[in-house]
Amino acid sequence: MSLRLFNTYSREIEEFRPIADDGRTVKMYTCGPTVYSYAHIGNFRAYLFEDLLQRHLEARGYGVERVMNITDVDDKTIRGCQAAGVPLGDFTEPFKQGFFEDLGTLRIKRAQAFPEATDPRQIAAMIEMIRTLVSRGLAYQADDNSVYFRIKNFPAYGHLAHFNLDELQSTGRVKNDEYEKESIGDFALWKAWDEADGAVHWESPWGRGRPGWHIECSAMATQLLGDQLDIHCGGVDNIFPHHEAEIAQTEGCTGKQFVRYWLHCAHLMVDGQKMSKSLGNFHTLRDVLAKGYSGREVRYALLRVHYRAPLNFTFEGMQEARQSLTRIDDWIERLRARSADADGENGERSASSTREQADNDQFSRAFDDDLNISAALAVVFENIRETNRALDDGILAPAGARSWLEWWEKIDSVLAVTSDAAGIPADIATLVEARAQARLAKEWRKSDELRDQLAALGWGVRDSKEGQKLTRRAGA
RNA sequence: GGCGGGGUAGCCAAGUGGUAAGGCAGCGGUCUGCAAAACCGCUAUUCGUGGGUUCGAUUCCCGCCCCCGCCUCCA
Repeated sequence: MSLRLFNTYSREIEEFRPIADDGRTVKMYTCGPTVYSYAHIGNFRAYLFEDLLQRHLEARGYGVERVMNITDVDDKTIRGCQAAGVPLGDFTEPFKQGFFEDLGTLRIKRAQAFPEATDPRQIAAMIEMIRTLVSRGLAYQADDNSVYFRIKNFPAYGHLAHFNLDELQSTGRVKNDEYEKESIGDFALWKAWDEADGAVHWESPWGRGRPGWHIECSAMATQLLGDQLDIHCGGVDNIFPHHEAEIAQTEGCTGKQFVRYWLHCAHLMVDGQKMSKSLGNFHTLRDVLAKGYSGREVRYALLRVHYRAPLNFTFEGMQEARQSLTRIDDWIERLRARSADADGENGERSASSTREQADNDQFSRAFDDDLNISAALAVVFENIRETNRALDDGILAPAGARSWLEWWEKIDSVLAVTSDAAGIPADIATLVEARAQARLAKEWRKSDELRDQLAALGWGVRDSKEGQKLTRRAGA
């Protein structure tokens, strides 16, 4: 079965076919962060969705070439650096670092390239594109010296968002004080310098200024991936105007279809509203970590809802994610223990161990269906229950356990949620040893107190025939 | 007003023209010194709402209601 994805452009589920001759290389561009502060987990929901997409494509044998831009110059970064009284680059640097740290925490695969808008080569590429657009009558310099895209000369403008440009209403979100523009819908390609920009400016054929927001993605994408991309992703709020503008700019220059599949993820909500910096209802990843949750728990919590459905963020949801992961952790632990058993190699035969291949297909097929994460997770949990049953019944051979662990490895190459918890800390081990002694002496009261103590420290302990088993219950 | 997304058990959430996956929480049982974990059983005669098509609709069609987003630099 083939991979099918919902294309915003057509508003339909389409079969995915990359443009490359080899049929295996996928060129993917993903809109990255504006580094004027730490990204919030709503931003990361988009990056996690893209990560899931990349990982599934790779699991399906595609080679993904991905680029993610870093917007390090815009109104907000300029305002921020001036408020801080430091050069633009000094202001954005910590947020760039923080962004990469957060990607690591959430186990998001790195793109091949993270081009920055202020990179001189990228600025040069943007200027070159603008020059081409001006020469073709698709852009003009207005009386305010800024250069604007002339949307009336690009009839396809509005097709991605399915907007009829005559019916647009201003929401007042952006000030419409640009009377110099020929048409209200024309957007800036190059913004002429003014005092508010301070030391932030570059030279161009139209005078000093800085690039508009949209042009950076067009320039970077074509510079690094070529004129035509397979996939371009972002949040739904990027559909208009950002991605619409990218199409106009890029196709205005190349004359070729810019992107084959446009994928957009729905918003992360808080209290029934979109999480956003301007509403002040956001959590950064750092905020959530500070409450004791781990990166993989956040990863799971943000992945477990389909990318095109709104996801309401709550700490109850975080708790649910933690519990679900604990179920997976315990299952893996049991499989590892069983796979290491020397006995039972012969004679025992598990029905479930032979279903590995089919189940793997079920999981992948769910993902093929426009990344149906819920159906995929259902496959995981159904298999967990079946394997646990076999373990309880003592009919899962060590070889069967190993084959299930191999199955999980494949699954986890996409989900990336396996615990990487290190060993047991010394202070915990001391308590466990003390409890073992108490239990030998049948001092149940003392044993129970130590169990409570361990629980308070985030370690679940349970007693089995082989002795105490420890599970980290929080974090990790 | 235009264009989209969503409304399925206490919560999260799949799904199909034939009578509702999975997770979390809860209850009962097996196991246990007691627990925990695991397993077994129970927990939506019902899928926002009113019509229509149909032998049969949560699923198809029409109308309506509610929530959320975008409508010119928000992922």
